[in-house]
Amino acid sequence: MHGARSVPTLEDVAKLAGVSTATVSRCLNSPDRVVEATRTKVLEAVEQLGYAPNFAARVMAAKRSNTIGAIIPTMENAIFARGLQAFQEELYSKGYTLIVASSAYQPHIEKEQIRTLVSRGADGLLLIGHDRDPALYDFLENQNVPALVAWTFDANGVRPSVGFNNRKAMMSLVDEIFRLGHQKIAVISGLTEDNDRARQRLEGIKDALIAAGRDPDALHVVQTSYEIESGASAFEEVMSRPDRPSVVICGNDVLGVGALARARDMGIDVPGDVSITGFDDIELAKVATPALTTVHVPHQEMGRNAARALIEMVENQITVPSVELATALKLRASLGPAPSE
Amino acid sequence: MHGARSVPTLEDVAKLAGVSTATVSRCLNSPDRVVEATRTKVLEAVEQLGYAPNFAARVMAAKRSNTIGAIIPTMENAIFARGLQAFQEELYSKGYTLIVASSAYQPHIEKEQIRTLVSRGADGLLLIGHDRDPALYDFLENQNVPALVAWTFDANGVRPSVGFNNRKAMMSLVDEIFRLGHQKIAVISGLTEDNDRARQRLEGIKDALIAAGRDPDALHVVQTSYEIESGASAFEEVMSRPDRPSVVICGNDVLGVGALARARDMGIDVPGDVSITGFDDIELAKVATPALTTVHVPHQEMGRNAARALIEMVENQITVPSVELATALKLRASLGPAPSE
DNA sequence: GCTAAAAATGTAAGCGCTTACAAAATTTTA
DNA sequence: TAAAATTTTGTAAGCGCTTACATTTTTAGC
Repeated sequence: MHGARSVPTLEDVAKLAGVSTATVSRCLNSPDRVVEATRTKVLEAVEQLGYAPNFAARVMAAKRSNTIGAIIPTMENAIFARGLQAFQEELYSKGYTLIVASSAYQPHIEKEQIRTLVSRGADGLLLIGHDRDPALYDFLENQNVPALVAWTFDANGVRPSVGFNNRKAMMSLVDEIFRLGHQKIAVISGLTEDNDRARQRLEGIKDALIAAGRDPDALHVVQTSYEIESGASAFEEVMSRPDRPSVVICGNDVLGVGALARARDMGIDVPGDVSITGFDDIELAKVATPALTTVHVPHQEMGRNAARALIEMVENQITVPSVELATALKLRASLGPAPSE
Repeated sequence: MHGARSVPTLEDVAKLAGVSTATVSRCLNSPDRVVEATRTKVLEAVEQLGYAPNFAARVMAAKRSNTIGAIIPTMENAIFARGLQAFQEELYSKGYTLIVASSAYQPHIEKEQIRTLVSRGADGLLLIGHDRDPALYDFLENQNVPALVAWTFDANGVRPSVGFNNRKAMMSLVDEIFRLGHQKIAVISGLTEDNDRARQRLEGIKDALIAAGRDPDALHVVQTSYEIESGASAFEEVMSRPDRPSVVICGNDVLGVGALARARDMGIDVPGDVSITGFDDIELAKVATPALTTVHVPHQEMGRNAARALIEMVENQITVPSVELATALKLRASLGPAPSE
């Protein structure tokens, strides 16, 4: 049962310590502006009352929250986990708190989350990818909340970005696939609508096809949501066609792992019968059987960089230059030479 | 560059719409207490100014935030993802917002997070497991913030809980393992300090040993953090001992998958040479090779139940009875009969 | 059409904190 | 040791919103 006991406030502390509220506030926020004896007295009162500052009141009075918001497309799998972890650690070390929201890959939910985080006084926002209603950028402008885009790099984006070139990265993976003699390629892509990363990865594959003098339109592409189960069904679909591919390129590791699992269930040997690749290099890729060939994304570096850039934007009210990070191929067992027929 | 344009407030909207701030507030919070014509006028003004309410101000004036906080031990893997997703969906449908924080399995971080969420005006808190400094419960009491415990069930806990009996669940898994003829058991447990779930699972194994008339102290236990990599090393350690077990019981699926991966790398056949089991039944368990035998935890049901119970506590300032949910064995390929020697 | 009841709107007092400015206490300087 | 400079503390004005209460407008009843 919860009593009707009222929650201690700054004023209660001040009264108990025999000082003014201003002094208590200073003890808590800039301790060195207060003499030792007073500080001790105040902190004792704080302890005794079990006082905890009211964040809402503080935000309102100080007009800043030291809080950064991040809206990621999903928390269901680990795609964003590592990058976000690094982001949060860097923020923390600089005195900021991170609030994370998930949009479930839905633009209208993302919109709502952006408004929610701004309402809650986020000093700045981390967004994934550039694709969204321009009105949202106007809103942020209007509310004076700087935003930074991550998980992609675009020197000409509406907002500065910290990320990598999805297109180029995927192209280099496909180059390697060609080198292994693969001719028949199928693609399991993420949904490209409202998702520039997925779109760019797909473009990267086409770039490689064109560069190799092949027809990019002949490519067999299945689009599906980023879930293990979706990757599995898509793989089954792709492999049920009369003309089986020798390699299935997946839009990310989650799809790739789903494909691997279904291959096992269907009795299809990887990479003997068909090769499978992913993208992201999350932990899952390494432990999959066989281990998944993928594109390594520098998640931690991206997270740390993004945090620094965003803090810079928040504190100095400026935009920062976009940062491009390098990706790297991770060749593992799931990709082998094309089977000779 | 961010202009010095000032952010629109309720008052700006009121002025533009030619009404009082009270009316604008009502339009936003209880629209039916305002006549249609006025509402339209006000909403137009809101739209025109790109107004977004200031959450801090609202919380301070209204003395409640419609926000629930959850502090989970980790976001790094998917252990809590599904349950939390269901929790958040149920909250959302009831008009609440969820804020999630992660404690990285560290009591002192959890303490800080609890204080942070309370400061931020969380109306209620979801905590994982009962194990924590009793002073924290006093603090919550003092701050008048109800808390609910999940992922475990204890009818006599300091706080009401919604969860399952970790001990009983593990015991039934071990019973099944005995049925398959296994004699030599090794355990890869999570760190039991400050983690009642891990401890109870370990107890469950001992219960089963005792019930089977065996010596519970002869059990070979390795404790390690809940990471895939830790599971892998622990497995290697366990299998390097002179007296190899015929089954390795892992404290959760993450450890189990790590063990599977290392078994593959070491050329150890599962379940031919050794069986491996997990706990939780996260997606990973199903896609692992071989698929991981585990204990299914009703994550979604738990999340939904917890949300309902917590809202009940928040809105009516009462405690609720604890709820015990059933678990179920998921027998998959990673567990086989004990190899005959 | 006039009054009473009901509905819509307005007025204004905080919510708990920070901070500019003022005042008091302490230290330094001459 | 007194005045000046510096440090510490206090005073009080908001921050943007909600809501109890007061007032005005509308509707209903006769």
